[in-house]
Amino acid sequence: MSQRLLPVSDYDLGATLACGQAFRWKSAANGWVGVIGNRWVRLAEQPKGLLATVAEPTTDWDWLEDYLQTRLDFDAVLRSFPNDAPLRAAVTACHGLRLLKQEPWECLASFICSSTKRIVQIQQIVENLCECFGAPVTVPVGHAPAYSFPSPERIAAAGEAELRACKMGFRAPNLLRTAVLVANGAVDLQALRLLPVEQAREELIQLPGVGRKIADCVLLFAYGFQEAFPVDVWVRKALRQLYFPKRRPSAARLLKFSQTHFGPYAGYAQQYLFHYMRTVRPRSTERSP
DNA sequence: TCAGACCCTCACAG
DNA sequence: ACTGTGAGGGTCT
Repeated sequence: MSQRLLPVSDYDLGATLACGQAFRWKSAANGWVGVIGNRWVRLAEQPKGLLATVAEPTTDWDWLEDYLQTRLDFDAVLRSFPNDAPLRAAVTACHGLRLLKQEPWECLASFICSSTKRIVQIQQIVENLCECFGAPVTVPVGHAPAYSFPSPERIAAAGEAELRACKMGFRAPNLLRTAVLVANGAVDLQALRLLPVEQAREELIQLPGVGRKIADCVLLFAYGFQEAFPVDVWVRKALRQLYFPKRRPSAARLLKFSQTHFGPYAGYAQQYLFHYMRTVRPRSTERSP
């Protein structure tokens, strides 16, 4: 085992790991336990930062600081937000919520499984996938077995029925076909990093089961395109209720607004509005006429 | 723009 | 306890 304190402030670990951007973290007695790549990881909030524990000895922590984005100038993100009442309220209520930087394939595959699913159900599907097709990773003595997220090659080699057995329903053929395209090199997920955001989005939308919303999730949560702004049912509600309470803007109008109003870190703003809507104001989401 | 289909699970009524 | 019902971080036609 190895331990390391990653110095950081204003980092709400629970909100960040459980808000629906990543699906592999579980709350445990002394922190949060998950798998990043092929490493078992436990994270805990401490006064001076995040205490990380990994199963195998290591001196390299760059991969974890990259995943957690602990070196990000968080104040600069908050300062970049437009000074409007809804966003101020969301930031106050969800202070310390952060965005992770995940591995593209895992993020893409997870969000293909996300359509019209609740977060807990997505977590269940991803867990099933990892247990069925992932590789065992080293865990500390006494801990439950853990598995890596399965490679595109491994999923491409599975049958649709095997994937459906992971409870993903009609998403199975989409995940299977996308895994084939990634595994055989028809799509190069690493190369997307180098493209402008619009082109990277076009590439992702070509994949079966990937529309605008899921593409934007991957652009934001995996590739770090901070301007990507996924619009789902929750964010649509937030925008309509908080910014257009007396009008009925079209989807196109909302998309335009989301791209122009929130600035260079629009994706961060999106996550604050999403989390605010789901946690702080759940009752006010009831049937908007 | 606008349905409707698509799998399956869970929360919630009754 | 049971069954019925609706909807869930969408996508595709």
